[in-house]
Amino acid sequence: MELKRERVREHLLTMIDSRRPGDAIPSERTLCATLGVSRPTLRAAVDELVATGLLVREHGRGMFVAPDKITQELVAENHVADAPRSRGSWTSTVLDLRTVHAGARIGRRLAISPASELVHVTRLRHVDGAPIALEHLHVPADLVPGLTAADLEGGFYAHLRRRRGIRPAHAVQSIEPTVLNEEEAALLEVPVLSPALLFDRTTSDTGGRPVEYVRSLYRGDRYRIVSRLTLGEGRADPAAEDVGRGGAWWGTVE
Amino acid sequence: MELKRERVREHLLTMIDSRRPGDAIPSERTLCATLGVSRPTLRAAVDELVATGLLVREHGRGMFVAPDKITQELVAENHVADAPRSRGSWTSTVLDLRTVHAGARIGRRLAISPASELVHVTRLRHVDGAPIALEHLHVPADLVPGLTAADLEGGFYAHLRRRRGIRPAHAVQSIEPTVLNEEEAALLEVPVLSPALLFDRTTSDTGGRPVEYVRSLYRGDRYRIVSRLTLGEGRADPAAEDVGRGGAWWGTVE
DNA sequence: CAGTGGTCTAGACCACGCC
DNA sequence: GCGTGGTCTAGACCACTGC
Repeated sequence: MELKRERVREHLLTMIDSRRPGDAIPSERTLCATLGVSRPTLRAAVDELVATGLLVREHGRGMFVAPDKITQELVAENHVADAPRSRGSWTSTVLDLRTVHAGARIGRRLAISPASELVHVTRLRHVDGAPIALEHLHVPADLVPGLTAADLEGGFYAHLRRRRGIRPAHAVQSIEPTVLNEEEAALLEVPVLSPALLFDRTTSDTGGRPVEYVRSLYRGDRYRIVSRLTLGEGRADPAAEDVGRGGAWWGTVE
Repeated sequence: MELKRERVREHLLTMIDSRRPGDAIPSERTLCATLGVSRPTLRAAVDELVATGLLVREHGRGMFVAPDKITQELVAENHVADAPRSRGSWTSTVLDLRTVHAGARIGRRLAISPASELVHVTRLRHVDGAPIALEHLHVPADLVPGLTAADLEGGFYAHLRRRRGIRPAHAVQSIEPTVLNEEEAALLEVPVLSPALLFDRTTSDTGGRPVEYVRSLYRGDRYRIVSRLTLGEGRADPAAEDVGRGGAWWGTVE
């Protein structure tokens, strides 16, 4: 049997999709009547969407589709030196592998037509048997015809180099905090609304052609980024050295 | 008037403090009777503590103090090159500045006695007028006697160098996702349980002496870490180049 | 003033773990 | 069977917004 909260959430999500940021959505009491649920039930569903950043509530005014994020980006300026370390034995399980149409959002990321095909792989990553990350990998279908789950076992980059003659060269990645929805939380075996890190990465090959777009969710209770920073002295702008004001975030590791 | 949920949360927090990880706490119905609240109200308070990772629920068994975190640490191995960039005009407001005893946890971080004094500064940071981060700065009191809010205006590191003859040289920092409690959410002007990034940093001077311990919460809806990675080719272990398995996370920025 | 979200109650039924 | 958490209801009152 399906939970009422889920049904309400789906209804709200399609409602949000069909509107623009800032648009109002019906009042709580109206929605209760429309969907045939009590107010606490409706509010529980709305709570989740508010925490996820899709809806905003304004006391005495109403509920609205959240405005577009205005993000303060903090960029790391440093040279890559080597691969990072992590402990434990990593394994990964392919949950799904299918060819789909790119769509507008992902098409733009990969610089391909929204109508063109791409391979969408859903993977669950484990450390020492415990699920730690849920990964969505998107690759233009013409780059990897006939891709199978087995091809991913030795690492996708290795597969691209050895079997496809594609050399991933650089990537742009963003990291932001988020909370997990019902489905994600279930796969990662944590309670709903648990904190997580969202990694968003687009990788290009030596020719500058985008070869993959990856969205990964890492469990917040099992995952942490640790870095060791070296703070120089003779900077042009001493104020920039105050880490809290945008100082050196990344550095040499132990 | 105080919210019931807050009173319940405080009660639960002291209950958690007085127990050890894994210990059971009374059942929901028992707590309702003890605290004189209805079950949905109690559950709302518990939901918050579960999302924060302090309590775990087990269906049919009961509620327990959460076990200690087992964290998968991912370290960045690279050289610091320069300070990162961020846009907008940053300002900061000192909410509180007081001298307190270090206590066990922070004393250990700063390698000082739990009984010794330290200065605790609470700052709210803004970008273009909007609150974006809540920062708790802890400094051994004997390093900065007579510290005032004005001393922090040009940047704390600059103050240490110019007025105290202390040269911060390196730091160890961790970043993890979390959700904001009622108080933090109010200060940052976002809904409770909103996602945030928790920065935890200990900085030492050229002699290796810890000079500050900082805990900062950054709004997840306004803050994002962006980095550009360069993926080398001739690695010893090709599997390590698969970013998803622990590949190169940090790199040269545009 | 009417309509909105914010909070809270008392009680019901279900699903799961344990004895 | 019994106690646990998981879900849901119907309705109440308060606080805020806007006319």
